[in-house]
Amino acid sequence: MAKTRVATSTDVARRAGVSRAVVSGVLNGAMSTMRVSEGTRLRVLAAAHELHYSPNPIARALRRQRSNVIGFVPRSSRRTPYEDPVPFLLGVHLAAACIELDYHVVEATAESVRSRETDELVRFFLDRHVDGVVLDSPETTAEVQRFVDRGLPVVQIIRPRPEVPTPSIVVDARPGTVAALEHLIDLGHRRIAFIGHGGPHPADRSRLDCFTATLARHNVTVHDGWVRLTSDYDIEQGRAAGHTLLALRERPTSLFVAGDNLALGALQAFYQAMVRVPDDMSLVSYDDIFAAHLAPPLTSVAQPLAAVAERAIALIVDALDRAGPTEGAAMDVILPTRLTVRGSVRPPA
Amino acid sequence: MAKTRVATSTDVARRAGVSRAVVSGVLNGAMSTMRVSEGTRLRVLAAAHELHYSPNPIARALRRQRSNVIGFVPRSSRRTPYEDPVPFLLGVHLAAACIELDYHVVEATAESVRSRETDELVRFFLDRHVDGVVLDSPETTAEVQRFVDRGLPVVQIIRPRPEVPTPSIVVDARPGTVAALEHLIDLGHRRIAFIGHGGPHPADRSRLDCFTATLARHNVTVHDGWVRLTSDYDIEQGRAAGHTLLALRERPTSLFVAGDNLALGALQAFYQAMVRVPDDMSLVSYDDIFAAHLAPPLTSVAQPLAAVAERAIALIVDALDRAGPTEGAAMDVILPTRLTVRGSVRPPA
DNA sequence: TTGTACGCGTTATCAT
DNA sequence: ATGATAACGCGTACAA
Repeated sequence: MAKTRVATSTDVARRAGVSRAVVSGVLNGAMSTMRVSEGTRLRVLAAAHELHYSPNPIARALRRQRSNVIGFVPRSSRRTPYEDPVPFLLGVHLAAACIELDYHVVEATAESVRSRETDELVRFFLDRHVDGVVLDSPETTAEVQRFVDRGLPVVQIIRPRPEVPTPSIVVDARPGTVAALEHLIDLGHRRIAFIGHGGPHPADRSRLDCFTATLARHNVTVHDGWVRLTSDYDIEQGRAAGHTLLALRERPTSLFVAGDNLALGALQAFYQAMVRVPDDMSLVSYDDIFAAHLAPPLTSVAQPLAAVAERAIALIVDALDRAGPTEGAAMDVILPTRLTVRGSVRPPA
Repeated sequence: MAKTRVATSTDVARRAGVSRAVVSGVLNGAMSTMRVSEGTRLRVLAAAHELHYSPNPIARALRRQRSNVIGFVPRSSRRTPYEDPVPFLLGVHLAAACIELDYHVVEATAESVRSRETDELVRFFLDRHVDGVVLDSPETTAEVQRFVDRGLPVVQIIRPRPEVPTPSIVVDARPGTVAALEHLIDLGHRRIAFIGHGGPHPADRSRLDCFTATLARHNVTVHDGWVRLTSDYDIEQGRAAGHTLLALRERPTSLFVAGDNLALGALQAFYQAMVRVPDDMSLVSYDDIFAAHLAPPLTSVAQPLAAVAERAIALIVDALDRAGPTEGAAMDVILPTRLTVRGSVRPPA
């Protein structure tokens, strides 16, 4: 079967009896400076419609020097939805946000880029002629700077490096976390434990701070050993922390876990120890990515990852359309978390 | 910050003191018919290296009439990794397989394409100038035919329509499923139930057939009501089936569930009913996508989705490189499932 | 409104 | 045997 040729602007021009320039002008409407009479405008539109004409995005990209591709550097290059759900979901939502605007995402994954060294990343994206980049929790300030120096619109998300003035989009853990803890307190819990990341970045730190502050505000004492800090959001450490909590002489009646992965680990520990959720232990997780897809479904604090992705893409596309890079305009967007109540919480026995 | 210009073939040519044509010839090596002396070859290579030159993929795509983009029509357009894990994961693996070959995937999702009507899909991909398409379990023969008629390389995966002669890649449920059932039987189970999709397509049907055949071969009787058929792979129906099984007078001691989603639903039903897995009920799932990420981690039959994706991409890229469409060469690839043993099975009480 | 140059890599043709 | 020249793919933008 011969490859079917699709219509080009030449075809449309011929059919409408005008030049290709007019076709371009008409189809780009207000974007173009070209003035066209109403009559020919309609003829061109009709011809384009009849031929199912759509401008070749590749030719357009070449001419406009705009690939309509946006680069994404996830925080982790492990590409599995279940090991590392947050960066993974961000990638998914970025792709969804892009496609609506006729953009694409190219992601720096372990398979695609040789190493995560800054030089390699910059090269990788430059070679692909990306129009801008989204950096998820960049590891170093230098990395961000290198992209900015290249003149690319850059948006940092989740854990920005504020030293480099780029727009950033972050999540405010507090609203959802406060709601979660007050939910527990309202139901009568006074023995509330915490499992979370012990790192210094505000994105991680604020979950713990919020826990401490909210309990203090309600005069709830946190016993020794009820705060378990991990070095990462992974299942193993969640499981270990869960076992540790069960082994305590003073056992809590409820638990806030600062990540779905950690919560899954804790849940596995409880299951193995025959500690039922919520009968023997109430449990609230943070992320709400797969919290609903566990047995039992977990009450969880949802991060607005889809909104983060949309805003990130919108910022870059705006910068592109204004032809002004994102630097300087260090606009910071802060999006709130929200509590979703499911069946993993009940009053203490 | 001014946008940094990346080197073009003109820059390399100037630096090496040759024409752009030679640059192209040298960099495409064996691909090109051009003969170049060793000396200039090295000069060009050196110049390209010094300038960090990489051919502009957009210009190349325009000239070669190859976008390096492959279209993907997932079986379901619900784009969430936890509601519809199989089509979702296929998309992820396709993207991974593509990026290694410097291809991209564009996926027909609910957000990207107006409707799933065949006309819309074809238009969508034609407008994006895809080089080929991967169809996951196409709904109609006509849909496949339309793509073939357009002269695009087409590969069908998972549930192909054999009426249209395209290469296809399918999964053989049997090896893993037989292993799973014999695993149960070896441990002493004789009361084995089944939850699965009741549809007529071999991909679904074979899981049930394999269940029936394997039990028969081992002289294990299947009681009335122990085979629960659903109309889809979703959590709700899994949960309902789980509850139904528990309500039976003759309760099974073990259960094979033909999809992770269904298994999750069943697990939730068991959890709610205080039926412990594996203590009171052994459970094996099919898919092994998030089976390990449950409490308890489930023994599961893994589908080789990554391999399916790789083969699909490889078939299309091969067809492209040979400039021969995929039609006619109705090669069928069959990839085996494999059992992964975890902690959800134990001998009957 | 139209003609024309341009963006950049590739390839067929031509010159040495 | 080597390498240069020119045309091409397709849409866009500016001068005419």
